[in-house]
Amino acid sequence: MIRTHQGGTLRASHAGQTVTLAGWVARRRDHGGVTFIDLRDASGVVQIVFRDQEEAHHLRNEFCVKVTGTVEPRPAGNENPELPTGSIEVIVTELQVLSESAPLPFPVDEHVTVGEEARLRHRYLDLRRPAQAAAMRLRSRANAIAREVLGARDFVEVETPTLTRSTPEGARDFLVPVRLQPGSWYALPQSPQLFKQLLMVAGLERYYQIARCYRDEDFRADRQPEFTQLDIEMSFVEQEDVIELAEGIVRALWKELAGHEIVSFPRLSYHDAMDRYGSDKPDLRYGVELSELTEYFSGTEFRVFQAEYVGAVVMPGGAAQTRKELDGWQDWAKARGARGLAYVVLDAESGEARGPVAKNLSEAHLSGLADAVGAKPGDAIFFAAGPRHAAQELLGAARVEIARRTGLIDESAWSFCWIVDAPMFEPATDEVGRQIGWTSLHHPFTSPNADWVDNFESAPDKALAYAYDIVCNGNEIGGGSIRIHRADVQKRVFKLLGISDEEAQDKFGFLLEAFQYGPPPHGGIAFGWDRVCMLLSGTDSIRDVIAFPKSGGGYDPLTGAPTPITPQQRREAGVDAQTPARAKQGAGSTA
RNA sequence: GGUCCUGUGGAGCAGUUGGAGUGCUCGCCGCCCUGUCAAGGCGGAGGUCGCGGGUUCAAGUCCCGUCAGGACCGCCA
Repeated sequence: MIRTHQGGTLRASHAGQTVTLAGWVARRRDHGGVTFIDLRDASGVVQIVFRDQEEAHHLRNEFCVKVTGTVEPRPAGNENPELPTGSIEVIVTELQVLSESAPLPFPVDEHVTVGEEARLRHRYLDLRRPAQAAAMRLRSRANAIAREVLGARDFVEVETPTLTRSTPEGARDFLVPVRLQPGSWYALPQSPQLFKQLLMVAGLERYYQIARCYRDEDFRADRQPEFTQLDIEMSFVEQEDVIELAEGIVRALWKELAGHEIVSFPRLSYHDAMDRYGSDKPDLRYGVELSELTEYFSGTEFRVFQAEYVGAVVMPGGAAQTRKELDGWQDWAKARGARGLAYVVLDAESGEARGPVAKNLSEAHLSGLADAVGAKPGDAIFFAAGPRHAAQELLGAARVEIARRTGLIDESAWSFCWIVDAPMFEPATDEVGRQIGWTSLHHPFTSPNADWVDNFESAPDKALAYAYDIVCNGNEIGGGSIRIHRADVQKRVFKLLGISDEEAQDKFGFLLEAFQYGPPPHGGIAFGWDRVCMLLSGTDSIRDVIAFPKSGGGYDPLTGAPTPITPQQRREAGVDAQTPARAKQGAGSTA
């Protein structure tokens, strides 16, 4: 080792020792005759002191240096209680510049805000900043905690292929050309879903993997084209067993990394969550629940409210908004594809209902409205009417926006819940919104629950699944299901989904074939690991917990990827080869 | 695919009604400075106002197009 200590670990107890440190110049305070340098290494920062040493004047920020000196208590009155090392300093006797730094593209400084593009372009400098480095370290500990919990329960960590066959999930695949078979392509896995089920058939019984997944979809703040799941699958279990395990992992993570003991994981059915919060991932840190008014407004003359569903959400104090602010909500709703957001404000003094919608409603409907939705004078009431699901989603989005605008969110709070009893299917619609069939809400291997396993065809819109999502502060952090292990049930599900035998064989014949050989009942869960780490680290973006994230459009500002390929690469990869007439089927089955 | 926002020295920003590349904080370079800790003082360098076109006597500013980044909708089981 070229150093004897890590600078950030030095304390008063080291006083008198001669130490050799190595690190980076974080900041310099040059007083002429005496120069202070904050020396940063992975352990933190320590002040080193030069006295009448010419070479100190040539040091610049982010030079990499090695120093030898004596640890001394700081002169009385000069301690810095802000720093763990603030009671001591190192008086330098020997300096070696290990490498110099060019002028920096941005300040490597906790206090400076830097644009994300510049940070990602020079991510290696960004990661020198303690807060960014801390996020990397936290993620590493989260991985370790997950492995510890799962290892203690006899789970087997298995790596599954990343060069594989296009899988039946909903997203677009990333494709990889195959030089040895021109015209044939691998797909990168959207998740290890099928492999982990095969591992259950294989009798491993308990599998997990911190798995990279790839989906070629458009970006969002919390989406990357490659992301990580903590992927888990178990045999001979029921929904309760998976939930119990998942809670154990989440409890351990939040206890050790957030210092938070989770009291309980309340459960909401999917339909309750939609009815009360207008979301399948409700943020329970605040109330502001939805009210259903379909019955209440039955018989109304107001055409807009003659709908399948009418609901409302209350904005506390919302009556104080200006006309401009209330109009702003219309734009907000239109940006979500709604026609608008009807509202009524209750006069702060009289409680009288006012607003454009009020004059369309009868005296009776107006007078009972406040009680029906739990509003008080001075509040605003927003309405949505139309197809149940869409209207509830709009109100749910309004609920989140209300909480944000009125400061109802306790940023220091943690709220967890399970969303259970998810529907098996949702209507599949064409471009103009006509229903053309059914599609899986989760995926086609999700098992109907005991009530529906024999008759889900009779009411596909009502059938419920053994599917569960875990939600933290309005973020879905994990989801899973009990899988279908009976061939007859699987066949019936495919039939309802309009997936022909031929298509099923073509897409995942290898899984169906495996299921001919005594598959065990099994189920599992996958955590969105980037999101979990984001929440634990208190950052706003999953990019903060990814070492080298991509920016919009899948561009990597650091490497410049993706790049064009040369004509030679193109020829070798076989990108332009004719597609073979028939793709080879896995596992010997034919399409 | 759609809507909106933002592009101004190395970084982060401001820039009024269209009137000189104007300003702020940080960084950078030089000098001064022996107790600072986001040190301080003095001086200095550094600009294709994203790019292209248009309107105008005059464009960072207005208009059109385009590129890049961001947010949201669609999409992502």
